[in-house]
Amino acid sequence: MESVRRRLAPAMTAARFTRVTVRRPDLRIPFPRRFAARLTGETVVALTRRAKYLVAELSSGETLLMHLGMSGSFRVERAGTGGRAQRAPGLHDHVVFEMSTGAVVTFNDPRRFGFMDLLTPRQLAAHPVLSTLGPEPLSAAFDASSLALALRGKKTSLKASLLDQRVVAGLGNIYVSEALHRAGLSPLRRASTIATPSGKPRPAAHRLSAAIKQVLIEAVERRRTPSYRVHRFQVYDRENEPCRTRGCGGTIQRRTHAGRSTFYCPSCQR
DNA sequence: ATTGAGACCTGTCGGC
DNA sequence: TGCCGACAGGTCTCAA
Repeated sequence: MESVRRRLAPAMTAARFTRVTVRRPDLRIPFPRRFAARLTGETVVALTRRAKYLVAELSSGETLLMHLGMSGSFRVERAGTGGRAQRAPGLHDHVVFEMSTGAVVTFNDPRRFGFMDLLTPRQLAAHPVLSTLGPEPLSAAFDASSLALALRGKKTSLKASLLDQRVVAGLGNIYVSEALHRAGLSPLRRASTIATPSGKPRPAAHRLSAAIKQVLIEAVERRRTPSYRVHRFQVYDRENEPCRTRGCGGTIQRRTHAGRSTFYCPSCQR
């Protein structure tokens, strides 16, 4: 999402919505009343991100909230000039933003797990999801101590806890698998075991918080270069392939856990 | 309160 | 080639 934000920011920041088209209203949650009308004419003061949400602060004081779900994406194009016809909308193009910069931003989402919402300041402050999100993993607020406190007493697995957005915001299935592998921790391990009973961080908490930060920094960095397309993860989608940990020699396993695939090396992740 | 399973929806891929 | 099931990077709800 951070990479998406960086790509959209030049097209949308300080730009006005000159036209907003909702082509398909039934995304995961219904659009709010008069969505297009409320947005049209507004200027984007800032385009930020919180967890996996894209957040556009508007000049009206309202906030445009966007989520890509599993299959959502944005396309940025230049508006047709000199009377050239606008590109025909593609399959699953659900929302089109025409911006005063001449950029046309199109939201495409085959599975329609994504959504957009328009929040008043009051709604934003009381948002049931946003207001309960955990710390941003790359912020100073997230470290071994805060992670240990959050996982103290948790009976569920490390895997499940790290996917819980209230523990740490913005981690998904892939990066949880990758971070646990880097930290040498089993996804099946009880979450509470990285903390002492009083919630102090054990060494595993230090390794895990550091691994999460490293994995995310590298992921965003990789998106800046063309090489990301051929990148192979260390464990994700590598079932039955050799573990890449130096001197490990294990084989990556895949398990389904609460309907989600978990990849890990039983030999170097304990 | 916490936890896990199922649901939401469409596309793709591998096996037959 | 065509059909069918399994699976997909995320939440949300429901029931135990």
